[in-house]
Formats: sequence, structure tokens, C-alpha cells
Amino acid sequence: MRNTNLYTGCTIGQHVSNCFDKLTSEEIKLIDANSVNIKYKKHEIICKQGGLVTQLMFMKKGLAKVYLDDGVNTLVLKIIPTGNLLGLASISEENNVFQYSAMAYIDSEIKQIDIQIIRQIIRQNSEFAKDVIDILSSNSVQIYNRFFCFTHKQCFGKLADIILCLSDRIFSTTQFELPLSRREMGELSGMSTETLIRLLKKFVEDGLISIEGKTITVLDYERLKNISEKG
Amino acid sequence: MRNTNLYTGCTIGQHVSNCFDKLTSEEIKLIDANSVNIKYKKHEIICKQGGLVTQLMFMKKGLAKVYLDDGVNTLVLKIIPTGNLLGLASISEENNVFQYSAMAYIDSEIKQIDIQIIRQIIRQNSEFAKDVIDILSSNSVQIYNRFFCFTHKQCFGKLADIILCLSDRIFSTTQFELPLSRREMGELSGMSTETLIRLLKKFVEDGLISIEGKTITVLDYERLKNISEKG
DNA sequence: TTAATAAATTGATTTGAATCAGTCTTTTTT
DNA sequence: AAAAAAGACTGATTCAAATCAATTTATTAA
Repeated sequence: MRNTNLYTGCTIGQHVSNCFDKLTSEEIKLIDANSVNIKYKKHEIICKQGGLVTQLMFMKKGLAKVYLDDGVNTLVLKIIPTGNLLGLASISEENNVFQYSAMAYIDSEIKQIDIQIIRQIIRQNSEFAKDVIDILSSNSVQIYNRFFCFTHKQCFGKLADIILCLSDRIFSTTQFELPLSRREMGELSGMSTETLIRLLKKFVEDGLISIEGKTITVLDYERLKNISEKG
Repeated sequence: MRNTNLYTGCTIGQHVSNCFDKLTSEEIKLIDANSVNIKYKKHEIICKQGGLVTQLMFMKKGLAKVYLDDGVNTLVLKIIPTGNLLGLASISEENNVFQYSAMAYIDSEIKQIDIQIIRQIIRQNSEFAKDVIDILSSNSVQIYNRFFCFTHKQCFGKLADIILCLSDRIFSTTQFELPLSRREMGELSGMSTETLIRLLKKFVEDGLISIEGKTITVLDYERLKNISEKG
């Protein structure tokens, strides 16, 4: 028998970046003095795997994917919605190159904070350090789940998963506009573009969702949940 | 074109747990006063996903797998050789249940340290906190690589990968005794038992490795590396 | 020592999903 | 507005690897 409710969770979930709450007003000033806001256009590269990490990034507004790429295949590790951090895993001084690339899905605004300042505050402020540890831990959990789903679920389960994640966590509504191409959605869901298209069509036929242009509406949440669980 | 040398690395790599070097003698005393050594027999469960985390564990001697399980499928996230930590990802106070299970591959001895003490030291000792962050980061990187390999490499690439990992990182020798059943090896390599057996046989026929009972010898390192890279 | 059980192996079959190939549609460029 | 390019879609085919089925070998229990 299979424990349902395990690994049915969101595989692209966000963390709650409340670590900045723990900063003193002086530390906030320090950060503000050492950060810049940068705007990225849709499809612009935010960081490249292998590149030196000089900044911790905070998504002020937008949506981006974090992914691995070997020139042939792409694996989307997670997506970064508004309010999330990017580059935290590279905060370690030894490990100071990006382990992944990131690309803006839509026009985005990102605050870039000098990573040396962040490292300094980690040393000074143990509450902040603790929160960083918490965020890293919850990132791990999210990746573990996604890893499990990608390796053990069939395509319909993976797609149900992603639709629920988007609805529950990223957009927090049953109707949302997804500004991704079919290729991008396939990549995010871990399947080929053609398979994604066929499955989306099937989901619409089965009355699970409806699609109007770029807008997806979840029609039968419970059945989607069930499909996600059954894999 | 494909960037070789990416994601060819060890997918079951260990981290270097040197965080204890940063402790004061008083902190070491504190840890010793709040820890116990426990011996596990082969195949005994060390922790279960969902269980409360009360201890950080240090593998004094042995070998264990860390895995996710839904009652039907298993995914080995990493293996824990001598000198490695177990349970660090659950150090977060919010996230205080195990996100994975662990099982001893062989008879093992594990030091269990009261997690409250570790949390306290993280708050006190920023160098230690920094090292914990480093370990968590490098864990992430390792999981990212394994995730990529599992989703985009073919079985022969995954197997070459695991053999190289075992040889390079876990045992640091080209000849090692692997005390795993075929089923366990398949699980570790991310394939069915039958596929693993066929591939092992093929690797032996092709002169890449030789197998003598439980002992595996790497005969052609370069070719294995190549297979691992080509996927 | 034998019976029972578990693990390893081999071959045949099935299958999920990728790939290939081509058409239709929409968007962008000229 | 027409041409070009990119994206969406559909059907046919292929393929890697799982599953199924059966046998052999090794371990454990009686």
C-alpha cells in the first residue's frame, strides 16, 4: 500500500523569505547602501551556472526559473516568484559560483545585494543565520519532493502536480494567467512539448481544467489532487 | 553542443563535515555530555520520514542510505559514509520532522547529538553556523546534480556515474567491496533490478569493470568517465 | 541435510513517453 | 500587406527501460 499525501505537495513551491525581518535598522541600512535594483526583460538571463556569485538576489516583482542545462537538456529546479530569494545556495564562500542558471519568465525587477554584506550579517546576526539555515532546509525539502515526483510519477501526475502548485502556491487562485510557452510548460513539468500538449488537451477534455489563451482555470481541484497523488 | 564535464560528478557524494573543528573546547564538552553512541545492524532503520528530529547524527563508522519512500517506490537521495552527518536538513525548528528515512547498509555506529544543543551552538558560534550553511549548500549542489542525472541520463550513464562515485569519493580506491544486494544497487542507481543486472553484465563484458563476489574493480576509468559524461 | 525462502539471472513482452515528420496557426519582421 | 519565423498541434513511429514470467543459485530455517 502506498502512503498517499506524501510527495503530493507542490514541487515548485516557494519559501517564505522572512529572514530580513530579523535585521536591525542598521543592518537594513547597510544592505540598502550595498544593493541595486535591476530590471530584466522576459527571457533575459539573470545568472549563469558557473558564473561568480557576487550578489544575493531578491525578486521584488516578477517570475523566473532556476534551471540546470547541459546544452542538450534542461531541468527546471524551481521557480522564483515575487518575494523570493535567488542565489542563497551559493552563499558559502567555498562554493562561490552559481550552481544553476536563472531566466526571467516575465519582465522582472530584482534587488541585488552584495553577497559580502550578507556573509558579514550572517556572522554578526545569529537570528539571521538561523533563518538562512531554515530557508536552505526548506529548499532541500522542496527539491527532494520534486526529485521524487519527477522520477516516480507518470506524466499525468507530474502535470496535475504543477497545475496544483501554480494554483495553490504561486498564484493562490484557481484561475491564473501563465505566461509560458508550451515548450516552457513542458520543461517545467518534466516532459516533452508534444506530451505536454496532448496531456493538457486531455485534462481539458476530462473537465479538469479549462484553457483560454494563456489563462488556466482549475475546474476540478479534487480530481486533480487525486491524479497528482496517484501519480 | 553539450558541455561535458557538467553533471558528470559524483551524484552520491559526501560532504566534508569539518564543522566540528570550529567548536570551542567548552562546546565540544557540551556536545559530548549530550550525545550517545548507537549501533545499528545491517538493514536497521536509523530514522523514518515524518518522525520527530531530536538528534543530529554523525556516522562514526558505517554506511547508510538516505531515501524517500511512498510504499511503492523508493528514491535514494544520498548515501552517508563514515564521517558524514545525517539529519542536518532538519535542523530548522519549524521543520522538525525528518524529511527522509535512513537505513544502515552495513553494521554502523552513529553518534547522536541532542539537536537543541546544536541549535544553541549555531546561535552562539557564528563560525559553526557558517559551516552548517556551507554543508547545506553543498548538499543542495549534490542533489541538483543527482536530480539532473536521474532525469536526463540513460541507464548506462547512471550506472557509470554511481560506480565512479563509489570509487572516487566513497571508497577512494578502484577496488572496493560493495555490500549491497542487486536490488539495493538498482535502487541506488535509479533503475530496476533486472536492468541493473543486465548492465553490470554488459560493463563486465566490455571490460569496464570486473566483479568478484561483492568486490567491484574499476578496470577502465577513462571509458567509464566517458560513458558517465555522454549519459 | 533437506526444505523453504530469498536473491540473482535470463528471456519475452509491454508500455510510457520521446522523437520524428508534417500541418496549421500565430506572431514578428520586412 | 506579404513574407518569414516561431509556436502550437496532430499522427505515426521508435525506443529505453519497466514489467512479467520463469529458472537458477544462494541463504536461511527447520
